[in-house]
Amino acid sequence: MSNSGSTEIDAIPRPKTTRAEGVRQRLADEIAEGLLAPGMAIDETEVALRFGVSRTPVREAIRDLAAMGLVLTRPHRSALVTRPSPEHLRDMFEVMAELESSCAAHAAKRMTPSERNDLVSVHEDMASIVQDNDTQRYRAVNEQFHGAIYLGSHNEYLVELTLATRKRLSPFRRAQFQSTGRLARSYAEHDAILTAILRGEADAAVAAMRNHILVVENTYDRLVESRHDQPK
Amino acid sequence: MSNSGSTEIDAIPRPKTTRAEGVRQRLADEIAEGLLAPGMAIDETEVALRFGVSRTPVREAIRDLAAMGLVLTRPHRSALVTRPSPEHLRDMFEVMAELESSCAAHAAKRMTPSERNDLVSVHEDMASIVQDNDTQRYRAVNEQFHGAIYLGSHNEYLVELTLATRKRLSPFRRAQFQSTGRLARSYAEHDAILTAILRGEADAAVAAMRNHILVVENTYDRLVESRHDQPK
DNA sequence: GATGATTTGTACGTATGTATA
DNA sequence: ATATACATACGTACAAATCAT
Repeated sequence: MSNSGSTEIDAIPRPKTTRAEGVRQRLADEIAEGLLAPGMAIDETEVALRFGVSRTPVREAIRDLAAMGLVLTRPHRSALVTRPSPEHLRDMFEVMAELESSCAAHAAKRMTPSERNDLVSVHEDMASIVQDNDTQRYRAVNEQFHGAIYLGSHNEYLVELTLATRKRLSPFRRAQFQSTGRLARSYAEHDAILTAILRGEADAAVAAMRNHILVVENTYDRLVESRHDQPK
Repeated sequence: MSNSGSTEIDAIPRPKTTRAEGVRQRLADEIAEGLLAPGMAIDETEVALRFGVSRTPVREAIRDLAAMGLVLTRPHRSALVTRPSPEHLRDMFEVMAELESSCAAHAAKRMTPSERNDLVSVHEDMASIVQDNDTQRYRAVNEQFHGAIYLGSHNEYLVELTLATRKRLSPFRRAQFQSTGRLARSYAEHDAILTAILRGEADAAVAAMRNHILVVENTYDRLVESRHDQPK
């Protein structure tokens, strides 16, 4: 417990003390939910008026978002919501697959019995949700399932990178469960991951997770292709 | 025709350096070089005076550093140069090994002939530097060697994460080449990595790179232990 | 291509919260 | 415990750069 007050374990809600933090949260949400779509310019003054604060906290929030990769800033130009090229998006999914696989591998070796039980519970909860075809709830519990595996890796920094990448990809995974039958298949893939982790088989966990993530990418690709991309 | 007046070929559009950016660079350097040591508080006013700017760009720079993980900020408290716990440092090295290994694996499969030649050149340059035992130059060319492998992965996002992690660890790798004979051993390890990449053997490249990075961590550990850590 | 309008970048003053006597 | 000192958070004014006409 020698926590000499340096590295924090707070990936969990903080008291929204400062305005800049509040603005950052709201803007991040708007980006993740697609309200602020990729390519859009963010006007500092407009946001400041909209949120009832001055430009100062808005500027600080935008700077944070830029560091997270959610927006792109260039000197004296408005920040733009990041719109990765198809190649960059492919790169990000490739890395996401490796990060999540790494989490799964470590989890297979390091998860405590209690953590394993929790993971099983979450997975079992998903069964009925799949039956009901409740996309909303599935999305939420899916986050829990993956999050439990992240934590099971027992590597804080790996969790940090994985969550950051997940957030950055969120605008491009939003539609993933729209595909018919995707819920059931996702659940089956989770089952394979869970089994490998419970057996402590790191290699199998890696293979199952990699497959799971890359399927998500393919699902996204198909959705995008069917959309007749809007011009830049 | 009219190429904006300049006869120069526009290599890289030099981003007009804003003050906040300049301050960020300087502070990041001071942290990487240990001038601002882990645990130290950063006083906005002091930095502003020292760099001859107002507090505004300093605040923005500090916020960037916080997002990079180089400093820790809490509302209404001074930013502190990050001092990771030993566990967190271990986590970061573990992830660093995986990121660099991943770069090496992809590089083994994807590097172009020209990129392979460049990597060989860099490696050959290092030979004489090892002979001279020139730690300073070795450090610089070592960066080039690793950087060439990052780029060889042909995955921009992976490069981004790897560089970010490298920067974050830099305060804790500064002393790595102080250990006697470390240069020669580092060079030998590079040789194993290079051979694997040139042969296109991804698995061997992973193994060689992982070993190389974890050796760096161990070297650091020994140095720290021998230092009778100074109090907080 | 020049000029005015708009938006970002910086300085500085004040408010607010934290630490300390 | 209250008050005081001090550093950060925020708002506002102005300068500088970009863009639009």
